[in-house]
Amino acid sequence: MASGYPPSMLSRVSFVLGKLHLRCLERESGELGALGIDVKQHAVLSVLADEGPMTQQELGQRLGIDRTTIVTVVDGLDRAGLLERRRSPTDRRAHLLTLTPAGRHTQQQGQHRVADAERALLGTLDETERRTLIDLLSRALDGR
Amino acid sequence: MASGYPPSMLSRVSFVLGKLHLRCLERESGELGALGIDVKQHAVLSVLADEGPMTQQELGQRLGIDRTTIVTVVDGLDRAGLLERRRSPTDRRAHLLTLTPAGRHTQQQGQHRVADAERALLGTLDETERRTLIDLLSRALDGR
DNA sequence: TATTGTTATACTCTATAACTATA
DNA sequence: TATAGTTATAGAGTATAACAATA
Repeated sequence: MASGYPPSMLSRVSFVLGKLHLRCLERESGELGALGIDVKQHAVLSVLADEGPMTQQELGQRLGIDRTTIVTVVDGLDRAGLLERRRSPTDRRAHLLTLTPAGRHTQQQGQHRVADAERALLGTLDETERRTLIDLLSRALDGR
Repeated sequence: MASGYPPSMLSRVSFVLGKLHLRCLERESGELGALGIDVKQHAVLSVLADEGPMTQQELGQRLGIDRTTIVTVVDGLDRAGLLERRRSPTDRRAHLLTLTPAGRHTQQQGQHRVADAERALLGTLDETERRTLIDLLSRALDGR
């Protein structure tokens, strides 16, 4: 099970974060690919499921993604019928992204698959350690 | 200090790993940039400092980087006089990468700066939590 | 004038294929 | 035949600049 990485690299935060992130993406991509979406698209579905309809601009700010990048992600979800771009009644420039029933369903299926992927990724840790890790990571990112 | 990321995203391993990794790279790049090297180059210097001379092939395997990617990284270090490409006495195809005194010095300076960057990155955690986080991350990656 | 969504474009990072010199 | 290093190239991923519609 040993990875073969140099011991000194394993205490390097950027190195470990990068490698683990890569492995995580591979697993989640595999799981979500079976549903016809990628990791970023599932993140979009999840934010809309949690917070309701919002504009592409708002969505990009939430996820820390440029609005030009959002376009392509949303294009795919739109074509797949998982969300709709509705004109905002208060601002005709903006699209109010709204989940379809299919989008809500796919989001939930994806949620389970992502959870499986994460559990497998962190398989060498027990349940308590996994919770601790996620807690520390999110606090490091968010400042509580 | 709150990041503004959606709460549901903060429990998503791939999301948190990715964002934190990005932030880490930005900080470390800033610190190491003052020494004229980037994050990957400092990783190369560190492996050579820890394990002694090795070929580009071996280095790539250690770091999980393709040998074609190694070329550019080593080119920069070579031009900066931080390492030398010596012909292997046993295999004239291979380059034995060997640190120069300047390379060893830069590696050590970089080590301190990287440590500073990591401490700042994880500033919302206390010392015990930082150690726990790094331990859990490295064990998740390496399988102990 | 400023902003939303969009497109075209460029830049970074990384890997694949093909070459050379050795083995 | 196979391997180490190299080069050229192509593919992701993401950002910047400019445009149309609207505010």
